[in-house]
Amino acid sequence: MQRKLPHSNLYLREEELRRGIELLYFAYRDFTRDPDNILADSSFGRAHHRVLYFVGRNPGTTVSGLLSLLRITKQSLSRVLGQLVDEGYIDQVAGVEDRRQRLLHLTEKGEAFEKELFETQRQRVAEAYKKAGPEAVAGFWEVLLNIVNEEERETVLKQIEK
Amino acid sequence: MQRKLPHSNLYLREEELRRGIELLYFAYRDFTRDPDNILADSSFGRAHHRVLYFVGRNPGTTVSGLLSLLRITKQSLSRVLGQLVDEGYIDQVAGVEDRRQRLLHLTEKGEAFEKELFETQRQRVAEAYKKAGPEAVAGFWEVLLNIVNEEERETVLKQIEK
DNA sequence: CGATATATGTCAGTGTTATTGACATAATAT
DNA sequence: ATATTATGTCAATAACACTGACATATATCG
Repeated sequence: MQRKLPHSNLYLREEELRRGIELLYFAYRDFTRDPDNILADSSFGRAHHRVLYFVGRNPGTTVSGLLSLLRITKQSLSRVLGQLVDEGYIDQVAGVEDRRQRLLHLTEKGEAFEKELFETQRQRVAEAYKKAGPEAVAGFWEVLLNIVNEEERETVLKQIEK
Repeated sequence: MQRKLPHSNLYLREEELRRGIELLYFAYRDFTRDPDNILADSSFGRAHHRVLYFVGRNPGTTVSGLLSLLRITKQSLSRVLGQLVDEGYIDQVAGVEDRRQRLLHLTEKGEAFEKELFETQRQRVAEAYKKAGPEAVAGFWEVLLNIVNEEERETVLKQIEK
């Protein structure tokens, strides 16, 4: 008597789905560890890193721009951003067209710190890319993008193709 | 006069490294959103989900097994695990060979809840896999595994090949 | 047997990130 | 003039994780 296979599409069996879930957990955990270690010696945390990162990547972005990119609340961002501004890592400039806006830029100090934090992740990701090769990397991007919420996918695409 | 390209390995330029970093952030953010929404109606949070998940995947595991898999402290786990045991989602049985050990298992209630939480992520990941195709999925696994700390890679491999 | 190590549990304090809700101000748009 | 938008701020709360210290039961080693 023949046993039925769990699923015809082998890469869609529960086993393969759990593998993705677990790898995502472990990779993300280790991916954040390096910058977290550096941050531990500062007065900042992971949230500050994210703000530094995305302000660095989107110079001149506004508070609401950050809010919709990061999907956190204004009150959460406010504390973190306020500290970064107070300590001279981020500059706020009133917008020219709309003077209610605060256009955000990294200061030199902010750029230097972002660079230091980025360097640890750059090395880790570059190493992983190198080991896996360009085709694997393309698949990596493809799957990750499809894991992102459909409504967010356009925003994310705009961000990563900058 | 010819301009030198930023890097000969096109997939290793800063742009491509930042793409991976950003996709990892956005994908992880959305990947945790579905279970978080379900958990919001319970007295549990993301940490409880992780414990449910890994106990479900490793029935009979011990407290220290979980600790070294999740890389959190005993005190952190204690609160979360204690609540799950108190509310009847996880059973503890004294080990037969070593009676100091507490072997952990999901109860029926725990299994049902884990299943409900898993289902949301299963759908998201299955959808992403389907859209990207098997080769992309293989690349996705490969890169993620290489992002994991080298010292942890064996533990992770053991886990995902279960 | 006695000393040491291991597995687990617990208490107390702290820090970071995030949330909700309410309210305030300045500038822009209708 | 009024409404909306962009930003800021105050207060309270919750989840998660950490460190350090100490306790108990069991196992193992000499």
